[in-house]
Amino acid sequence: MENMNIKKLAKELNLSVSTVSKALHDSYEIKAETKEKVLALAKQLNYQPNPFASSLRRNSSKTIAVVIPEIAHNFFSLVINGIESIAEELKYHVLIYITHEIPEKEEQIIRHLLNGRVDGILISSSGTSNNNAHYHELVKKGIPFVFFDRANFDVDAPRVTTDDYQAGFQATEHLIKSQCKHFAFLSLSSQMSAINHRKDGFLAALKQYQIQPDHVHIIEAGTDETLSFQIIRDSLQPLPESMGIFSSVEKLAIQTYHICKEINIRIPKQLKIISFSNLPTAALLNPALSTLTQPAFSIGKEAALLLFQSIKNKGKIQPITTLPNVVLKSTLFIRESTKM
Amino acid sequence: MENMNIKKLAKELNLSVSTVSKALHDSYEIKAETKEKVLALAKQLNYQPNPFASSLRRNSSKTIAVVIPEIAHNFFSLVINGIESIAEELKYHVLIYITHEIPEKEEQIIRHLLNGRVDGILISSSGTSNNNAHYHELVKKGIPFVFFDRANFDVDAPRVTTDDYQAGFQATEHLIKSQCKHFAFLSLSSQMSAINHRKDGFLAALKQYQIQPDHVHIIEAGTDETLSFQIIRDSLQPLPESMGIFSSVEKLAIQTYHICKEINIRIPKQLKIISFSNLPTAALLNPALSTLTQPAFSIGKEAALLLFQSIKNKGKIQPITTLPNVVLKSTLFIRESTKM
DNA sequence: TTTAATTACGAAATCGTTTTCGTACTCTTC
DNA sequence: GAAGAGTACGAAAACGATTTCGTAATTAAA
Repeated sequence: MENMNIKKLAKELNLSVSTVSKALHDSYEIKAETKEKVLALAKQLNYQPNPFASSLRRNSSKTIAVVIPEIAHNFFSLVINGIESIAEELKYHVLIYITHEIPEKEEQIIRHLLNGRVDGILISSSGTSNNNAHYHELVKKGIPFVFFDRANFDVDAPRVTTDDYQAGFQATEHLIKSQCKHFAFLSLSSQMSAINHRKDGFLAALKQYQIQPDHVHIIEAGTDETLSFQIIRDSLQPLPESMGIFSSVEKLAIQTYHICKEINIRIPKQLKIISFSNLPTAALLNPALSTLTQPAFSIGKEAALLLFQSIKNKGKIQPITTLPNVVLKSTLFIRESTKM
Repeated sequence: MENMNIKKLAKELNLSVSTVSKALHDSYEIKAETKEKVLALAKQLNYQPNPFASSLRRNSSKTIAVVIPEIAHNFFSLVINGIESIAEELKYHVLIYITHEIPEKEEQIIRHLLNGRVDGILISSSGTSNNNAHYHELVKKGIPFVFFDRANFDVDAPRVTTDDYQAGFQATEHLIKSQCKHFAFLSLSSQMSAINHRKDGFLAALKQYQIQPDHVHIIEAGTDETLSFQIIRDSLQPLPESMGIFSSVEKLAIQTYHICKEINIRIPKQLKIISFSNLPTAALLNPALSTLTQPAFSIGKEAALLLFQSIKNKGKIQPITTLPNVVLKSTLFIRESTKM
């Protein structure tokens, strides 16, 4: 009696396999009395349907994939929490794939997922704008997917993002009003949609307040830890007067803190800094870090909801409607790191 | 030509399905020339085997599950990184399940996984010691699993843990030598193995240094955020003289920081604190937090290695050997929060 | 030359479900 | 009481791969 299956159940009940299967699925064809018997024995013998047989036959896996650049990052783990909250409710399973910010890795993962292992995919892109063939393959195969935070805007897929432009503008305006004279934008890469929108907001604010162009710096630090450390440090030596830094991601702000500690730059006296961040310790840092905080949990939740909606609608005629494009708001927390 | 499958491939090649399958698996039965032809067409037509058919037939899923109490936690996300590094290499897929520290949730997840969806499970237990029937079901079903960090010591399964007792002793000794007079241990729950080992080390150090029992406090804060906040705050009012806190987990230390800020307790003057933590910002906090840092990535890696080993050995006669029980070392970082 | 072994492939069973057809049987209805 | 509708079930065909077993054709050994 090693493994229960529907055949053994049927034999035990003196019923056919098909009747048992229908009973387990509460089919109208089966009378209540029989259903009860089947359910009872199934529970007693601890029968659980083989998921692969089921997936094979029904051509659906009850599984989604989450493809993210990294996981040891407050933002992404909070997003996963949001995704999980929905998936758990709908009894879906969640596969995690990490690209480590390598576009080729992402492409490889996505291409693998074309085999039908998952019913849908949630993606925060690590890809560059000139590489989106794999997304189009997903479209061609009819596998639903939703972008979150880092979207590829050349691909027709639902998106859940934040008001990056406005937030970038707001953060920069705050730096300007805090009497900064020089301004730097810390970027991971010039290829990522969300980060570029933040940069656009940054530049727009500086333009509106007529900041001299030679007081504006764009620092592209990249995704390599040690390299970005050097790049940031070099760009802070010598330190421009009244420097205001807007960091597009938490990691670079933390690095900046470490660097300032190392080379004795005083925050906020010599350098003010504000960063996109979901750090639970932002208020406890020395000095407390001003942040733009994204509603990470909600992003995950909304993205998952969109995905499941599009999984459900699969096969049906798609009404020619505008693509879902949810934009959530980030919150500005002003703390000591940008104090005058 | 919507979906490629092995049957269409075979027809295209004028070969039988079995020959194609064997060719794709590089069987010795098939001659090199045929293999090349098959591989070439498979690549050209972008053939990918259906994972469910394959899993069903071979009774193996190339998938593992990771069951953790929470994910928005530096320790666990780093562990996942370690797990992923191995899984990726072995081309395994990783399912994530979050228990939210609810033992019943964990039990439900584990029982579900009895259906064969995964080849093995990595567990950081949220369970209480009196509830391990579901682990025994895994054993009975022959599904390999490995505990990491939070193990259940009543169950015969490989474990990857850290030297919690020694680290607890060391941290407490450090507090003692920093002239603390009162000592408190911040615990999540008295039911978790790793945390209890830390407590044992704490108590042993205090005993060895002959600290009066009424200067020793055990604060069980629980897993509920707002509740634990209150419990900690209440236990700090009034504040015992020269208080030294050893926090068993990062989250409670952060809460303590917030509380101290709120009710104006000065760290390290009035209260010293050291915590188990993988916070990347520990050194940047105000004041910098002394930590015991677990090798989280390595824990994930080692646990995954043990799991894959035990998946590979499945079916073979288990040599009656001692159960794998890897114990890794935590590192003590002394920072300002415990300064004299 | 006969026998045995080897090579290279194909037919068909199998994994455990789900689902499509049938089909006995009972119950209405006129 | 004959026709039609409804009820409750079973046989068998999928789903797409893997694997066992069988067998022609070739090669090697005796």
